[in-house]
Amino acid sequence: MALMTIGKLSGATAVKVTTIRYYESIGLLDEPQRSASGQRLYAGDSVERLRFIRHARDLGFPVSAVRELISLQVEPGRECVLVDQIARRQLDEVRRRLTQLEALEAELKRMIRACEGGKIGSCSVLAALGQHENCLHEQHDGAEVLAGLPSRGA
Amino acid sequence: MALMTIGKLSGATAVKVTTIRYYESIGLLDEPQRSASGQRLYAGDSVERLRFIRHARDLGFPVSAVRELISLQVEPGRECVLVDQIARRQLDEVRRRLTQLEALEAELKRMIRACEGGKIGSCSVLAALGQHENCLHEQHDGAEVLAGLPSRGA
DNA sequence: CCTGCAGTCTACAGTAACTAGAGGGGCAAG
DNA sequence: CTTGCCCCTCTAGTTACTGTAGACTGCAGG
Repeated sequence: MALMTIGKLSGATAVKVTTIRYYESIGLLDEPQRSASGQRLYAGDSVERLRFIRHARDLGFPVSAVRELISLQVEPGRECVLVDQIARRQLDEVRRRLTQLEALEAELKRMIRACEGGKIGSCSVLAALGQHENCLHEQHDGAEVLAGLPSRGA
Repeated sequence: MALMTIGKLSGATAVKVTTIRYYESIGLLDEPQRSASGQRLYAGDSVERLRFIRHARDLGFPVSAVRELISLQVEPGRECVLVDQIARRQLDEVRRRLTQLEALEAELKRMIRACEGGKIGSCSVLAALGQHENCLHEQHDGAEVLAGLPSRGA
């Protein structure tokens, strides 16, 4: 099993075919060989490479960070500290988001507790939404915390 | 202070001018009056309305949900239960994300602990990224959990 | 009255990280 | 040889905005 088509690679890595092509287009994956008819043919190590990318993405590293990590892999001899820094930056982000999500959870719970049947006129969920400038508004930046909620993938 | 320009409204709500226009364009905000020269002029209650939208967004409600909530406000007499449902849906989302973020936090911490100086060759962060199909990959859907990390606003 | 500058207007393009679809060609089995 | 799945490129759509260009308005100082 020397070479595989994009579909096999997709199956082996659980990364969608279109996503693989996308990664290639943005330079995260090298351009593979092509068959005579133009189909992409991947060597076995592409599986590892793609899994690396996918796992880093799953961990929330933005593509730019993944790119950095790849370049660190490619040109070794640099300090592990750089990798560490990227990971720490990511951890900080994750923690920031955790904190905000916890606040949101608390507020949503409070809202729901307050809303126990009854008509809109007295619905405190809507009232709660109207008020509360104090709660999360110092940094009116919280929107992106949850932007993109609708889950699209499988 | 009967009518205010878009800049005043922006100042009063901490929502950017461009975002206000955007909300109008997608129908979240009604079209306001215009001055003779075409500038938007908002009445005082726009402040509350916009704050409502902003706060709902800060709580992570997608725009579609905010739209629902607004329509519930506009045509009262409906059951508070509907509002409650929207809030619960949102709470479920928040909890799902919390769980995933906690897993990510744990893994990042583990990675960083393992990486204590040393050269790339032996850097276990990179190694950790390459392996670990087991950890978060059942649902290869984790990517969006953290998509959009780079904070843009301020 | 003129000048300058901040504020406003529209419209379009760009962002992140993909996903989906159109419209076509390729390849192995029956 | 046809069926059916796989592959190709290219374009456009998604979410919730943000940024830019190029023009106009409104107000204060001199």
